[in-house]
Amino acid sequence: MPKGRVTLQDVARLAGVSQMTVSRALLTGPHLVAQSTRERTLAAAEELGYVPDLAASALASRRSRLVTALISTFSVSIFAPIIEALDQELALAKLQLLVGQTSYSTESEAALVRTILGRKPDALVMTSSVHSDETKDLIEASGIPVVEIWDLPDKPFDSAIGFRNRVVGEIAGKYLAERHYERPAFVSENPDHSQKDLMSRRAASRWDGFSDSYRTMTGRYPQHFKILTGFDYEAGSSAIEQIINSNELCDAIFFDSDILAAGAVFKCQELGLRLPTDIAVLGFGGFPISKALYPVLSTIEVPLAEIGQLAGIQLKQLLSGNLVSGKTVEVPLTLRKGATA
Amino acid sequence: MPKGRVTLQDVARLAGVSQMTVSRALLTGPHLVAQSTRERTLAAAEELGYVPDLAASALASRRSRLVTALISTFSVSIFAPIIEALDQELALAKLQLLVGQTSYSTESEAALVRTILGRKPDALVMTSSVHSDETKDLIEASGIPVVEIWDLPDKPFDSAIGFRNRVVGEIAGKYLAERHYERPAFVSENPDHSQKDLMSRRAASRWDGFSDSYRTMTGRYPQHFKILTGFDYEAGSSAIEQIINSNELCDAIFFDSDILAAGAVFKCQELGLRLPTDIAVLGFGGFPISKALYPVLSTIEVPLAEIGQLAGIQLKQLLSGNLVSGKTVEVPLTLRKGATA
DNA sequence: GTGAAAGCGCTAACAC
DNA sequence: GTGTTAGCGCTTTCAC
Repeated sequence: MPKGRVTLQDVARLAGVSQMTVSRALLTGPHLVAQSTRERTLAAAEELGYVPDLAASALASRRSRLVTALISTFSVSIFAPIIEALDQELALAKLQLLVGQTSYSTESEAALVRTILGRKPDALVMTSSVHSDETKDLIEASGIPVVEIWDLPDKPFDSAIGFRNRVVGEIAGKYLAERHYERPAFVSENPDHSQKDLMSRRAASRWDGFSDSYRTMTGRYPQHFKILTGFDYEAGSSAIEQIINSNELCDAIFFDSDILAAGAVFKCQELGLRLPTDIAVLGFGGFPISKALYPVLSTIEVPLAEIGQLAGIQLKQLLSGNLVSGKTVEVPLTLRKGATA
Repeated sequence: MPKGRVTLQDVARLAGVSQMTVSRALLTGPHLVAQSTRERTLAAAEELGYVPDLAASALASRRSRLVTALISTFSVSIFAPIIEALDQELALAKLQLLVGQTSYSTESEAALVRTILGRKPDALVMTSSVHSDETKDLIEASGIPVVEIWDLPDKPFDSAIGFRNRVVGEIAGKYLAERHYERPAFVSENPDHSQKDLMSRRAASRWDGFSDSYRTMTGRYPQHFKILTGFDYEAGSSAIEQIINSNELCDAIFFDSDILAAGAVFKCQELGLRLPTDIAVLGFGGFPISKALYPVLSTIEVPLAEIGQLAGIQLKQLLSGNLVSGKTVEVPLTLRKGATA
């Protein structure tokens, strides 16, 4: 029995074969080894409790079998279902997902990314809109395949999977026009103070789609355009307060996040406003709360798990060399009518 | 300019020093190198865009600077704030968090854990109640320090940070007794079908605390004890339906998750039940929705971020050898009165 | 304060 | 099918 960690060497000795045979039988290519040898090897590994050292494997093979997802924070509701689906998909190919949180990190984003690139991930998954130039340069220099998820960027690094911000607005504007709301407002989340420009570009695209489609159908412009600084329930509540206090006429609000919309619904209940007659609320995302809420939230549903799964599938193709690069996939958005708009 | 990846070797050549000096200046110990040498080295690294290979570092030093968190799924609301705080704390010590999802994995849990241990993490963070014996053996054999979070296990691997299930129930029972509810019920979440025994042990402890404290104060037993199979809003809603349909008298329900409680509140609104007069609802967790909801949810607040932070701090101590082992920390639970009970 | 040599545990490339 | 050799890019150890 070997002392500290059990290595290939130890297994090889016990099985009476060479290190290389053990490596093949257990790790790189079981089919390259004769049945009987494989069995003996497996038995030896089992007996010793052998756990392969993936760091050594990564170093020797230049393949880490690690895929990194760069997210702003674990607490943003969109990530859980996407990451979950992505991880499941990657697990099928024995790829391990490493999640890196950029926003609330004490290091600068670039430093974090540098650390993460130091693990030599085989690929990167990230959202488009939240990265500094230094970060982008680092990523580009690394040459690692990138898949961007959520809203589709104007110029993707490489592959991208998600929806167009303009379409988000269009669906909302069209729906509110069809339902004959006369003075609809658009209220947008803003998850990141430090990235005002990029966030407002995202919000601007959504607003463009919203106002264009509403105007096309009604001949009139929507009424409001507010950017919030938060993205939690509280921000949605305070939007309702602001709109009520402003005395501006407004009969419907499109929030570009179900969390904001839910906060708004709670505040309406508190104020005794009836939905949708006093005010209508339309959300975005199709998060679990949109279905659970009473009244059920009208929302634009994003296929979250599908985004994660497609990202995983695309990654695997990129890594196996079956796909060269640069594929952009647009997933469908569907309006799901509830009782709030 | 070197061709592919830039290595220590390349930086050393450019700076006119040995590999070893670069390693010290950049990675292991800047203070061991003369000021001027360090500056030259840093400049050379910068110029070449050097990114250290952490896999090689891990192999040579036997320290991966990787901490693995084993969670059941990203979608369980308790994890986001805990993981977020943990990651922040670890980042301070240049430790990278690797999150592994056990539940919905296509591999068996043990296989996943084996893969993860193959990355040779310096430490493990996990919840106590969801692991197979094979998993436990693997972890024990690895000799890696473990910190268990959330509810405190009867016999911890090593360190543990969280609260006692019995206390959860006691606080709830005491509160409902104080508020003079006469027929309180306890409804428990059950996140994991495959672990019925362990989950029911958790639920049983909570129930024991609940019924004991209620009985001590009132001389009567609580009325119901239901285990749900889910842990989402829908499960909370259906609990309300079941209780109403059963025609049993019940004037208050303690749900051991705010998500269940919120689902219950929504269902009450739908049915036109007034809270807390027709029925009172008490939650557990202190999740964001408990504050946002109208009416505001009465709940037992768990210091989530504190758990994550303490776990991080304890890990760092374990890794630096300042702490030998086996410390259990109990965090405070506080009842936060809202308008539902 | 700095460097040379050896090796961490694995795999690529080639032999047989 | 299996074994041999030569590294992967770092850090350890020990010498200077």
